[in-house]
Amino acid sequence: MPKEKPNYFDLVYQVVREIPTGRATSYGAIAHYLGLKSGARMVGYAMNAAHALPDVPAHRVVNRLGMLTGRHHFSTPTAMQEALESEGVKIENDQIKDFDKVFWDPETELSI
DNA sequence: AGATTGACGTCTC
DNA sequence: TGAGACGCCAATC
Repeated sequence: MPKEKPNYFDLVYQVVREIPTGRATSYGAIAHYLGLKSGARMVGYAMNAAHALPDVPAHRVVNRLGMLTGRHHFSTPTAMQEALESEGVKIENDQIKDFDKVFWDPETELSI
């Protein structure tokens, strides 16, 4: 096997996998948790690959506004919303309602 | 090897 | 107040 290199994708997967049911986080929060700060785009990009993994609930990851920007990447445009609502998260206008309540900050919950 | 893109975020006009 | 542009970092073509 080649050398172990920092797979940022895997780092994102681990954080997303720790998101409890009925909760959601933002790309920027994960990026900041990984130390990428402004690398929120990279987190979203990682989610694209995470979409192929069963243990990575990408539907629990939204932008800072709580908007389901990546719903179009799912099997169906409503799959993301359906999944979140199924977990008790209210969605309004493609945006998470009470996002501040369901917001899950890895830096706080995981207590660095 | 270089250029472009990307499920974002923040600043500026 | 709203809209637009720029910046970040890595992966992909």
